[in-house]
Amino acid sequence: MSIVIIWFRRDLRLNDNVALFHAMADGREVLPVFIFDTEILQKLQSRSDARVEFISQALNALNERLKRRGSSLLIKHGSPEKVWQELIQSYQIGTVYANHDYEPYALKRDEKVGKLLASHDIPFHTFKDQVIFEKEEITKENGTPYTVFTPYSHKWKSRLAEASVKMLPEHNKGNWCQQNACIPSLEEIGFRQGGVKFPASAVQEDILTRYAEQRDFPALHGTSQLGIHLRFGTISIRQLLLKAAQFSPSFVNELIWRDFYQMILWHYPHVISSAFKPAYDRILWINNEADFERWKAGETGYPLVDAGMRQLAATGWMHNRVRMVVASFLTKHLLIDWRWGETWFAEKLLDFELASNNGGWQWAAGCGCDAAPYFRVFNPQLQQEKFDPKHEYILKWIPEYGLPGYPKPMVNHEMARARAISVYRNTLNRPV
DNA sequence: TGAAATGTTGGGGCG
DNA sequence: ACGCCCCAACATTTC
Repeated sequence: MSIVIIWFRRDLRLNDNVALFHAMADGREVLPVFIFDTEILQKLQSRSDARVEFISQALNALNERLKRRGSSLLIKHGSPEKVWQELIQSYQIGTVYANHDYEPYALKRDEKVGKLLASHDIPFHTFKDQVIFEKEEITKENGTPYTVFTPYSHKWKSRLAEASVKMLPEHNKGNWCQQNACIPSLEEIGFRQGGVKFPASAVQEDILTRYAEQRDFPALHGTSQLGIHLRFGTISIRQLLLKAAQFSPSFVNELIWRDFYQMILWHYPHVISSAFKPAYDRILWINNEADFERWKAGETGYPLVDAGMRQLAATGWMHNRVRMVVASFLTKHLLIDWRWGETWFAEKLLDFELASNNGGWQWAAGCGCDAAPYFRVFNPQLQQEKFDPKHEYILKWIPEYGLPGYPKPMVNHEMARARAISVYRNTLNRPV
């Protein structure tokens, strides 16, 4: 008698999980599998990467719930193709169920695994789960993709009205494989505990209710902090959308941005290594390494920039308003290539999401789709006065703020602004 | 999901 | 009552 496998990847939950729902509906015994992908883990800079720790915790939580059903997660460590070769040898696999994963690496991985499974006549069924609408569901009338957010969001909302998004019920015919597998510790897969505190996965209605008024003030707890849970699927996007639709139209907009950037990355994968607008690849960045180090360390002398960079280093998270300010500062004031900043965020952010991070950086640098115009330069001092007028956020992250030890601004704002505008303008006006 | 420069308007002081 | 200046407040344009 064959079994079916639910392959967990970035959907680490039992509730409202589309692939899992279909696996449970299959009728055969369901074996839950997770693979620690060595091809991804090898590339991580630190052996105490908090994201690996988060996954480890999420797997343990998942396993506790499975134990109550007499089952447990089967966790493998290796390259996915090799692991699947082993699984095919060890089990009589009827079908494999998984949710769509849209990043370029994941697409290649799933293509290879799909071919391997097909060569053993094992169907590989995959489903939409981590977005509300996939790339082909929101297009212009002629079928081409949107590259501007506002019309995209209008179409998205009209589709939503037709679609009636619902959460899936738990499948009561479920038939888990009864087993008691061991979960490897962090150390067993080559990592250490870092002791990071992760935000809760609960959707807080009071946060959503006040989101529009409070979201821009970094001293407040005004944002959801759910990015990491969306990244690893410890919360369902449908569950979050239903709450957002009920309590906060502006938060719904943020979820639309998420689908938008996923769609952009799919249609225009060149954005991973170059500007969405090719002309911006000709900008002659200054790329001063010492300046970059000061930005990373939070020692630019601009308090809001420094507070944000220190918050990122200390917690793996930065308030969204401040992300825009530090990104504008790096690209415009220091004229450092946006990809340097993107890479630093990718290394440090717990909620790092390739599509959103890339989209956000290209937006700030002015080179992306529907980007800020190049002459839109944030004034870090004014941003501070508007969004942290009482220096609450700044003092939290810069204890020496106002004292002699705090550095003077590393560049003069008026000079840097004029310089950025002129470098951009000269680049864009120069014939190719 | 800007900021700065420039333009316009209107009230008040004053001769 | 009137013209003139100043300047804040707001609006528009420009980068």
